[in-house]
Amino acid sequence: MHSEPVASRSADPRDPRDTRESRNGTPHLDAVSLAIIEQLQEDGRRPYAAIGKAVGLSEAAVRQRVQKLLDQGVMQIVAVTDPLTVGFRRQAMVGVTVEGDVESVADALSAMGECEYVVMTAGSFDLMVEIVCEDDDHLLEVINKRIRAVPGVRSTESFVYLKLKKQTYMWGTR
Amino acid sequence: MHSEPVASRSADPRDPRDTRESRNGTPHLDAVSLAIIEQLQEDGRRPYAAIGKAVGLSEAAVRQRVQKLLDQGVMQIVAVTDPLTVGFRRQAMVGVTVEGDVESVADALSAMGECEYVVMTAGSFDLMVEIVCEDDDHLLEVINKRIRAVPGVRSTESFVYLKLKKQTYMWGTR
DNA sequence: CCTGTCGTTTGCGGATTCCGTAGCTCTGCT
DNA sequence: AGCAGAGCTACGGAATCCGCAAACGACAGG
Repeated sequence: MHSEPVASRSADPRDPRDTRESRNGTPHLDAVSLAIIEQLQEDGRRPYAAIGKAVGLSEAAVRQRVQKLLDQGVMQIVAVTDPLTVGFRRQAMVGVTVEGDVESVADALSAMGECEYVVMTAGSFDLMVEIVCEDDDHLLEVINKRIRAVPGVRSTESFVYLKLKKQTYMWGTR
Repeated sequence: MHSEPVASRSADPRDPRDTRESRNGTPHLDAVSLAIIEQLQEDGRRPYAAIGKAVGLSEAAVRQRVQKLLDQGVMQIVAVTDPLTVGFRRQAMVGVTVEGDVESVADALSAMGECEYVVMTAGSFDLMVEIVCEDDDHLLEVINKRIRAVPGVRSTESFVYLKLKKQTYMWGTR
């Protein structure tokens, strides 16, 4: 029987007719996959069988879909922590204005471990960057020495975190 | 053959028996729990036995510590998604200036489902809020109708997301 | 020095879950 | 029709999860 090494599920950037993809290349999600994601947003370790019972699918089908969602990068199952309890006492959001190529600056900032979150924006800042540091000295060094040293960075404005009020991961759950 | 005395208790960088809690009430984490968290940040579904082998603990001990970390709220194991692929096409960071009590405004914003992230800051904004919406109309409604309607909100400035460059959850991993 | 307590770890056995595979259905294409 | 690919179900063996009893170390008091 057709014993070609099909290299099956790993490299599958765009399946031929996997429904329509939106034109930026993001795969389309049906209602069942969305329901699976919701289950895993409540508990990332929930057994496949329990998920299957909740969404009306067999255990193996859930397992295949979850694996595919992970491979495609649609979701990831991870532990998230409160930075304070893990020893990072200083956080800040930094708005950056850029002269020249914004994306290359964004790449440079993304390469820094302290930059937890990097996004290109429209408005009076070209980039917004979230910084997670151990203490004030660390924060000062990152902002004044490292970020401002990146070629193309024209100016920065910092917003030091005083209190984190809300932080959720429930995108599909509304 | 179990001949991997990896990280036994001899190499403790700090005081070994720290059951004390730091003054703000957050439980203190020793090196082993931190290592467990790192394992689960790489893969939230990694088996307890594999984690135990990596951190030098038995499967049951890892299971117990993970359960305790979850119960204490130090970490949670969840699926995180790319909002774009889940149908939320417009995101923005909104800086808010407040007159009067900042915290009550923060509470009001936190109650909105579209506000994914709310933090009190020092700087030219009193609050930074991340908004996740389905489309432009939705975003407009949230910012102009709902946020600005909150008593105490003096002004807002919006930074619409153009491209998300980096988003990690690797706080313990540095 | 001895003893009891408390928190943590270990070592098991049984129930549950994970994982690969084979067979089936449905759809799209030639 | 015939073929090929994707997705689902069923099922069995291996691995994992889970609860529990026992062991260990640190510590306070007698």
